[in-house]
Amino acid sequence: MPRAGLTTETVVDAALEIIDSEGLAALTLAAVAARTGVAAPSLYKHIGGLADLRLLVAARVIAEMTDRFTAAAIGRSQDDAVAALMREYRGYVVAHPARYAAMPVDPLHHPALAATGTRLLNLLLAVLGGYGLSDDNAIHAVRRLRAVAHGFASIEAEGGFGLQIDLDVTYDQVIQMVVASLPRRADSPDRP
Amino acid sequence: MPRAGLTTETVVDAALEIIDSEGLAALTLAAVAARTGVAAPSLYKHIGGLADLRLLVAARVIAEMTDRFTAAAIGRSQDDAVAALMREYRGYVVAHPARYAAMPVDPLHHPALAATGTRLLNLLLAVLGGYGLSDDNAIHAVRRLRAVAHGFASIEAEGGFGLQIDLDVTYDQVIQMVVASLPRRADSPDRP
DNA sequence: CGCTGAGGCTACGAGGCATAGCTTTCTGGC
DNA sequence: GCCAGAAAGCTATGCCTCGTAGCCTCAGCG
Repeated sequence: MPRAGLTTETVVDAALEIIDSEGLAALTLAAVAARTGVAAPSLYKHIGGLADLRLLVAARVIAEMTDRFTAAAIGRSQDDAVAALMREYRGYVVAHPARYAAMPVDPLHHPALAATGTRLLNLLLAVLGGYGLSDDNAIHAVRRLRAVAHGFASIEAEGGFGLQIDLDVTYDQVIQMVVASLPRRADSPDRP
Repeated sequence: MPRAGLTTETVVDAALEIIDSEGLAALTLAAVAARTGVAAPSLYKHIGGLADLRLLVAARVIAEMTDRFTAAAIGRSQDDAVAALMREYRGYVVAHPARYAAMPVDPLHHPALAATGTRLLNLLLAVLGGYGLSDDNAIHAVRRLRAVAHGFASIEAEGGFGLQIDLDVTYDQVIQMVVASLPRRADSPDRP
């Protein structure tokens, strides 16, 4: 029996492939073992179990999202940055709906996800930093943004918007709704 | 062996009790059987299986929400009705977080949920009817409302808002955000 | 008083996670 | 170049889940 040469990383890779192609519910140790060409108990040499694997997957997803959002927001500020971030958020979820479903909504509660979750939170705070909000108001603004983006994206990812009316239009309105809830800066040069 | 006297309704009742007290993941046939004082296979006399039970639970939850929302919105119109509906939405989710999680986001796709799901959709459309929106714009407005209410509520229900800053304040802002995205009526008597 | 069917039951099989303990393979030091 | 030990596989096993098959018993009705 030659070694399969697994690592924790390759196991998580396989898990993501299964999630992408067959959905989150299809993520079982048996499926991962089959895909990696190994017997199921062998996976325990690389992961702590199914619950641990789910956390590892979630961490990857959060990191991936943070990276994409950072790239989208970089070089932009205020409304422009918020809109770009929200579009990228939806873009990720549309591209990888099942991965998004694998991300818990409370990453900061899991020690294994706290670090990467904090990175994402800090990104949101940085994007909203351009509005000069107080600490509390920045938190309220992050919450509004999260609620809207997560709500729309999760409903869309699970096929919850049934009717055949353009979702892009709705999402533009949703972005406008969030932007309008943020303060206008009196001294902003391009907003006379 | 005296009969336990189960019906489909009492089985669903037991399922809801389990969901409320132990969470959605604890809903197993074994748990329902234990609670109803019966062997697990006996449940198949009343339900079609676990998947069927989940649909029955979802139908109950949707109906319950629709009833509560109807009661909250009745006698109100426009911004007042929208705000009341959204508060009641959050109220339900805070009161029964695990039940809310049992509701699929795409009820219209399941034949067993289509009827009751349509009732809920029609309620939302009726509440927004007071704004005189075109058909398409009414759909966009329902989507905005759903995205915001579902997003906030689901994050809150799963403990996703970590920081100890008043959530009521955030939710008031969120309601204002939605209300502001709806058209103002020039002829509205109380909005000079 | 007996028949019938609904509503219970036990027994069992498939598939899931997880642990125990054995065997093989690779690697690093001599 | 070889050997020891750790790392990475394996099989076997146990328990829990859903679901099906087939039997039994009680209740109600003619």
